Amino acid sequence: MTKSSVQSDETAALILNAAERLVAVRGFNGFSYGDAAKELGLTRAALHYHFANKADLGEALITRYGDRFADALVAIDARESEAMAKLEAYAKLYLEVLREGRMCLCGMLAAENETLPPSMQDAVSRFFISNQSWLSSVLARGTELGTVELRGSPDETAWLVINTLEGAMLLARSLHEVAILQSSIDQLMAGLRRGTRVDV
Amino acid sequence: MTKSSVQSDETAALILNAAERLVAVRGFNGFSYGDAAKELGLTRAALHYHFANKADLGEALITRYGDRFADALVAIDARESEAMAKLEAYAKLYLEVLREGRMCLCGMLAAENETLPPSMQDAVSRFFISNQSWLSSVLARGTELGTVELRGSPDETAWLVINTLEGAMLLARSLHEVAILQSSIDQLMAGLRRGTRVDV
DNA sequence: GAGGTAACTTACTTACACGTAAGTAGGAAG
DNA sequence: CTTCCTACTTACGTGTAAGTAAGTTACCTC
Repeated sequence: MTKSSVQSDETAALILNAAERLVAVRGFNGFSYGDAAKELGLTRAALHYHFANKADLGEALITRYGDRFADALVAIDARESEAMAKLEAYAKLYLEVLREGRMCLCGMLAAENETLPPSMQDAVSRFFISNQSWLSSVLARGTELGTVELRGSPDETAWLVINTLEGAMLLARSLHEVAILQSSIDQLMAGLRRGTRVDV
Repeated sequence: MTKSSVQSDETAALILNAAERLVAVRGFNGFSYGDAAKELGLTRAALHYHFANKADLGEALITRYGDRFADALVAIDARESEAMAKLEAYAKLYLEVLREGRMCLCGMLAAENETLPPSMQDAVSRFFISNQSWLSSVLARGTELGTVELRGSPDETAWLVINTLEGAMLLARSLHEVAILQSSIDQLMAGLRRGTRVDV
């Protein structure tokens, strides 16, 4: 149980790696067990051994992705104390994913939402709500401290941030222009940073 | 040739209607000739008669969608003279699509970009570039006339507008919250409207 | 009324893709 | 030494999707 379960976890992790990349690039409906198996030099049946069906695999994918994202947010909180620095770091996560030629896994799944098994739909929702919640806190705190200036509530602005980043990623990727994301980040940040504007 | 070609065009239009809705809701990879045929009470072969293959159908879909969008922009130009009014009207187009439970056809296709036939990828690119070009003109003109105030160039801001609307649509749809799009539109417009802020 | 053509249907092929059942190698455990 | 478990593979079964070929019907034209 000790060593073999480690091996199992390792293979499972390799499967998740391949599947995550494939789904982020081609979408959940545009990827198959066969694609991932081929990449790993395994059979489709081996994938079914680790993830009984596509819905299970999809759920595991979102869970792991969400956990990694949550870890990244914790790391940002530990590293940066100022709200705008946190937001910049948050935006940088998106830039890094785009530079790998990928879409945000959950952004991709959001597009395919209607065709996903309910368990995956729920997991995608949870991912976005968790991100929005973190952003909202950062924005509220930044407002209190006067480094951030909002046009709506922290909740609404948090959604605006996610929407802008996801949309910019979507367009930047399909037009092969990383600058489309970069420039939207710059404008978004300029719109939030206190001192770059004064409300009348 | 006269009547029969009209009938043909009518059936072709019905096919495009059904396919457009299906693709906007389920994605290009999540829809099939069978789905559309079933809805229309036809056979799959009948669809192949009008659109030889899926790539042809997809291209026709984007072309018609792009033409309709272009017409809407012309109508906006005819109806509204002020830049902010044009932008509000532009945003309203997105709201209307979302209220039908659909994603923007090209936003959906942008997500699936990597799996699309090249002819469709090109058509999607053209759609966005055409939109961006119109927005950029509106923003430039609004800036000249002083009703709009930008944080970047008209070109960059035009991309920001599209990115925000597409992303907000994506998230609003997957979370079943139209307010997510509405609130992002409000904040986006407030950020562009002169008089709601003064740059320092 | 004969022939042609537009707009289909029927019936088929080919190709995947999901999922499963059954078997097997190799190591751990008693 | 044998028994059992993990981590696979091989081999199916079933469903579905794209695409095509050949036939059918109704209308239109000469």
